[in-house]
Amino acid sequence: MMFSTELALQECVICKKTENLGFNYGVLTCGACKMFFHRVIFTKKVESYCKYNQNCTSKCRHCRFQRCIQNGMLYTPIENLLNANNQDMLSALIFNLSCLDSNRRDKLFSYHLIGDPTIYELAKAGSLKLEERPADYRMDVMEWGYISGIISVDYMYKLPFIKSLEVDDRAVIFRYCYFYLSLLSDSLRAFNSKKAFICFPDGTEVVKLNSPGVTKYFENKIRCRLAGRVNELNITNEEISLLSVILICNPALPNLSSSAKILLASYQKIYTTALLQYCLLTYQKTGPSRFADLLSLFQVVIKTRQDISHHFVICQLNGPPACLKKLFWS
Amino acid sequence: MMFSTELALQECVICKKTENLGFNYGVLTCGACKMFFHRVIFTKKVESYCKYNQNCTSKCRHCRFQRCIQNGMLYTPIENLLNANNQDMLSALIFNLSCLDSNRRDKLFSYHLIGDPTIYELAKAGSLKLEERPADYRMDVMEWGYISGIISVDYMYKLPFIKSLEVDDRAVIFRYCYFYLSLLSDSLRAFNSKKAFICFPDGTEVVKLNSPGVTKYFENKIRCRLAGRVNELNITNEEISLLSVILICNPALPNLSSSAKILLASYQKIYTTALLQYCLLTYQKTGPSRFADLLSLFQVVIKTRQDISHHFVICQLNGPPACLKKLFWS
DNA sequence: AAATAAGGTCACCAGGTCAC
DNA sequence: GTGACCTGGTGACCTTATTT
Repeated sequence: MMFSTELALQECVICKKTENLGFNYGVLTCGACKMFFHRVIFTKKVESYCKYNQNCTSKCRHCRFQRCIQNGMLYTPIENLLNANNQDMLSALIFNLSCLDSNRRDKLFSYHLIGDPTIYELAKAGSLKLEERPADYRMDVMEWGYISGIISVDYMYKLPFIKSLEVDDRAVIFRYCYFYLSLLSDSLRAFNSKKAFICFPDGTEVVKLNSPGVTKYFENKIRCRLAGRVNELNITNEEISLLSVILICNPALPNLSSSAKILLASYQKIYTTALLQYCLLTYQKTGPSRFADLLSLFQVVIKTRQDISHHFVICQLNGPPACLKKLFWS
Repeated sequence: MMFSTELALQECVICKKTENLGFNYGVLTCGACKMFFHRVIFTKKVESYCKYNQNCTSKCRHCRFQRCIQNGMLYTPIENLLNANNQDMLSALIFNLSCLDSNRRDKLFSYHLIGDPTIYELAKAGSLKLEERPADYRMDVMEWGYISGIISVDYMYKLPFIKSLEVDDRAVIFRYCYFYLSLLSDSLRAFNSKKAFICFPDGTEVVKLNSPGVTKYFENKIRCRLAGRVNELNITNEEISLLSVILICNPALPNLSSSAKILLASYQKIYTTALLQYCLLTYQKTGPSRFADLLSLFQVVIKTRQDISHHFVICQLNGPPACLKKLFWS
């Protein structure tokens, strides 16, 4: 929009070429990179690693596709996903989302964002410039919480419709979603590593255990409620991917502008339809109930967040005050 | 570019056939010659001389391959050269480049270009029409300098990506590189003939010795600095081949268009990776430092060119004015 | 009507195969 | 060894749908 008059001065964010530009899949790219992205998500033929090993040229398909994901290219199916003919659209969408997730997973291990930004500052920035964590970076509960929150924000920025919102609307969404998204991703990690409780990648607990003033039972509820439910459900990566996007597309959030509400509602429709269709295809007759079970996970996530906040407040009252990043209270 | 619309009217530059044409390895050829070239550079099975001696038929593999090289067919590896599986790509590339070098060596002995073209005219020409030197052709420093410069330009024209550039960009590259390329090739010749100084093939010095106004020490520095370093390093033909191409792929040259910069940067990456991989394979543990040593040769080459220019200016001031070909000042 | 971003088509080139 | 033929990825160019 703001670009359209200056298109000639811009370049493809994937390959830096300046000819044949346009907004394709939400990102300013050349026609060649548009076709490349389309082909990859519809045929899924892309190497899962970089053959070039750090010394990559523009010809490497893996890295070219990583740049597409990193820059937020996202396929949005427009036709009715419930139509059986459109199954390849559904799988293209799911593949695309699962790439976002693996991008997110990679970053959680080794990236961070310097500083202590407020939510509004994050929303105003337009995108995040994450950096690699130094090798000796000391991680604790607070740092893990901060970094997973930041990476959830980075994740939301990968959705073109989030970028197209006004700053105020984006701030509302970020504030509401960052914690839930982190929890969803924590729960998938717990399931994949066959753990009955959620924790950070290095094993750090999500709350400080044995804190004064809280019962063991309460701490265990925080650690296990969500992981237990996810394990019961035998959740898939694809389901968590779709649930994450659906969570973000919540037009019912307070203080959203009416245009944002309309936009989010339309995307919510697309992604809930996609999840339903995924359930119908994967679970056949039990698809509808599966769909309901998955959506009910939101309640568990919300409850877990409440408990973690609660736990933190109790710790603050009973122990030495901790320094809290602005992300958590701005 | 200009060919694509008239492909039907064209012919294979190797064998003159008109069917099954395409731009293969940067040159308009038929499919058969494409396969022939590919086979030769990947298996290196080609006679080093022409069995038919001047009376060659189209069946001679040696002469067919010479036509491929002469017309600028060049293999460009796109996969990862650092991958051990792709070692045959590296050796194909190196073999291809060494053929360019030997083509260049042959021409230096017996070819020339009539006239006194400017750099821009050379860049605009699209290719050079070299001719055999008459048997009684008198060679002196100036003539040798001119001819090696011209042959360096001819060498650059053998690289398809140079041909694909705009005239202005090509002129920038020619102006910057022709002298350095000649010096690199002079230094290899010095090493191969076990000389401690650089000189032209017939023994002519690269600068007029005992010129008034310059010290013996300065003249000796010009003659020996580069040759000395190359002898110290025990340089190989392959290394000079790769260094020559890397020198040409310099996206940092002033006044290049942005598209030329992008193009050159991508080729620079390919060829520096190839050189690094060559060093790692050939020198094992000392490969990385060898790589650094080789790249540092550029500094010696640059210094030598400066000194030669300097020397020439001093001679001009102190002696009778020499007639200078436009190549050197256009 | 004009502009935009989807998707479709097809000629193109690198490389592989195989009968000759 | 040769070259016709095939394959897979590519990108210029075209059509279509939608918005303004």
